[in-house]
Amino acid sequence: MCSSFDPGKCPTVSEMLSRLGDKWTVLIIMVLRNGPQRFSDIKRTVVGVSQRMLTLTLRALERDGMVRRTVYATVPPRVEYELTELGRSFSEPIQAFGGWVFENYNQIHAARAEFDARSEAERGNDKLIKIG
Amino acid sequence: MCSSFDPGKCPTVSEMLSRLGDKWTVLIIMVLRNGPQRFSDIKRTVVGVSQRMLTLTLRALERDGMVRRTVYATVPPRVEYELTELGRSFSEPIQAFGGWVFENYNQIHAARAEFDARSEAERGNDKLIKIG
DNA sequence: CTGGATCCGATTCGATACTG
DNA sequence: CAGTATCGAATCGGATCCAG
Repeated sequence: MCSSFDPGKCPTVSEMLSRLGDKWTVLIIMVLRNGPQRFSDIKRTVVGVSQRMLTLTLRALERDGMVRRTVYATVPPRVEYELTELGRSFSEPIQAFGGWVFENYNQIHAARAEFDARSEAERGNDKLIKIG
Repeated sequence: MCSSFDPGKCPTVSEMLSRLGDKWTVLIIMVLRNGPQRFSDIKRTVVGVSQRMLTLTLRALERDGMVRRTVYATVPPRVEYELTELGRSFSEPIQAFGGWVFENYNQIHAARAEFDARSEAERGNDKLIKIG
């Protein structure tokens, strides 16, 4: 058990944070919010994901209890993935975070533009100094 | 501008998510919540961070408008970092996420234990089948 | 003290080929 | 259809050295 939710004190928190950071986890969770999906459906919906990464990501989510995997003994095989209750709950703070970024989109990009302009200017000054 | 906060439709959202995923950003933000800090203070507090990564992470946060960097023209130089209003606001959904993990810590670890036991059992069965 | 530059090992991930 | 196995390219990050 961890003493607090400080990522520095709770490895699990930082693990889950880096989960969020990988390219596919969040996308897949969002897709699964629409209900159970087959492997190939997810692959089709999450544009650009490779078979390998889809498998690995789903496995990790399954291991953490976020996703339930159901195999139907048909031929060809049919495997369905769906969010567990835990997984659905997990998706809430993620949505909240996405919402925050969306709301503050303009401020972030304004800050970047200003920072980049400033850097550009400094490089320009350096040039002048060196030339002069 | 993005059409929604779906990471698939808004590159900025996925950028910020992968920020969370890197090893240091969240730790540094949490440290800065305690007020302005000097470079070496942060380095001392965030155990294990290299000079390089601290610099890079702070630069990225500064560029996004989360952190303000103030240089005092003393010798030796003194540089202070502090959260901006945007940065402080940014830390809220992060805290919320950390809180969620903390609250659901037990469920996550229970799921992992079960998953690992199951995998272990399957490997065991495979062995028996192969041997038998 | 702050932080830029470089080198290099480790990890990540996509592409490809193969299996039940 | 739903994976597993393997390989190579790219990226990441720590260690080290240097500078204002």
